Amino acid sequence: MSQQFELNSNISVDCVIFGFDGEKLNVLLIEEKDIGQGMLRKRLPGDLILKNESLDDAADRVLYELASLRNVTLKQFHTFGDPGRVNDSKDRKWLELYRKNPLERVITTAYYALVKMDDFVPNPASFAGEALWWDIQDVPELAFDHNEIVEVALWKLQRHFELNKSGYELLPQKFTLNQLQQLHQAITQEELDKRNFRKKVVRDKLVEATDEKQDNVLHKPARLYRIKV
Amino acid sequence: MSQQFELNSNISVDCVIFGFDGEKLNVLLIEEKDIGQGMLRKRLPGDLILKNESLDDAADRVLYELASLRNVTLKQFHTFGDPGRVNDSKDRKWLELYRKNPLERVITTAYYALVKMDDFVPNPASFAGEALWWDIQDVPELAFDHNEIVEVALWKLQRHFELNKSGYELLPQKFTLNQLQQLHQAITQEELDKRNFRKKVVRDKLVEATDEKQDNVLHKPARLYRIKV
DNA sequence: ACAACTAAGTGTAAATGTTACACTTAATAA
DNA sequence: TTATTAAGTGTAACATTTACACTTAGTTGT
Repeated sequence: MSQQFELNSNISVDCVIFGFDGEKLNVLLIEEKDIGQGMLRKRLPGDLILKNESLDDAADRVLYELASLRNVTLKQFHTFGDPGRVNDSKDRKWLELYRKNPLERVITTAYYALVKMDDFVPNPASFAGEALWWDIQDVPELAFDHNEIVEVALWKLQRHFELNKSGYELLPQKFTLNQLQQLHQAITQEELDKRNFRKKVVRDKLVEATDEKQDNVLHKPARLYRIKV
Repeated sequence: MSQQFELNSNISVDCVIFGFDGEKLNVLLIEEKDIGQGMLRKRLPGDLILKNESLDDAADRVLYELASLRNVTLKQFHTFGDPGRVNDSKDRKWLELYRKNPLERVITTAYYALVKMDDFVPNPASFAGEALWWDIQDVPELAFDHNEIVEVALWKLQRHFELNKSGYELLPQKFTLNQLQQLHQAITQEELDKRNFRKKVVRDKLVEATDEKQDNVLHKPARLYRIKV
């Protein structure tokens, strides 16, 4: 292995990818193939960085390698570095299989991103098992300290979320005002009044109406809107 | 050297400590002793972490060792990991003197904190040279990528600053409303109306009046206030 | 065709928060 | 006593936020 592609043995990146299905927030998890010993593990997409790679580049690369996702705007939000973070007994065997120095403390710099679930076709690299969306309210036990990483990511998202920017990354190109409101509520965890919400997005000129409507719904179809540039 | 106190050769922490002098924001810099070759360098307090130490603990330790500051609430805000960040020619000699592997890429997790300048008695550990307050508007060229780190820290401070919490860490125990307003303005970089500002802090019950006043001023003395618990 | 069902869509008034703005007061120094 | 300096104070216009209930446009089943 040339120096250029050598791994840095104690620094990794992990990605928390959020998607919205019209109703609830979801997070992208990797489910590893059974690597023997009954070790079906779920974890965040992430890996060790390369010797000559920046953290940001590593995050982009890893997300592409593990989930075939490209051109996603990743935001670094925290670095997890406790000496015990990869020492749990549940992780020991995996480390022995995949790491040169299974006992070495690894610090990880974590990123999050928002993506339209429509855009993501689960198509994981073969060695990694499957990439899947999970309801954020119902995340199973994950490898290492990945549950904590997801929690912190969600907390940051809630605090930094603003409708007029990031929010649209999570919606399809055309959406109903109700979907937009649901998204807002799924992230901030507050109930909003329908009329007041609509007044606000109109006043702030965040969206514009298209001339299309929903169809195949069993009630009055909602008008579709798009992001206003 | 026992394993416990061994250095981790490629991970460091750096601290950006903000203080307020009643008028302007300042940042704490270490000015190293001349280590030969005319190398008078200014930099942030920071160092490599120990093998068995969390990032948070390392930041606390380093700030105590280099600036004798203890019990400061440090907030992690970003990790800098570009492969080139310690490769500038201005830094090469220093690295050769102090680092086992001067060419190795070091990533650094950066923290910031707000402290009352009153509380800080410059009293640096002898080997490090002097610790000094510098006007944030007038920071000189620093070692490594420390200028960038200061900029990012300031940017984060501006965005996360809220009067009712963090702000008071920067003021003496008793202060005038004008000092409080100046602090707010120094951080956010916006001008505020005196009357509206005072109305707001009273309405929000952020402060309470003491029965003391300024003295030795050549005008009507201002009433002193304290933080309301 | 019409009745039942479902979610879409719409307006107004009260309360609260934000902004802009200028004169009087209490201290010190000469 | 006067000059100088920053402290301290109120009000009206405007913008934003909140609370709240009925009508409309489709689909489904009879």
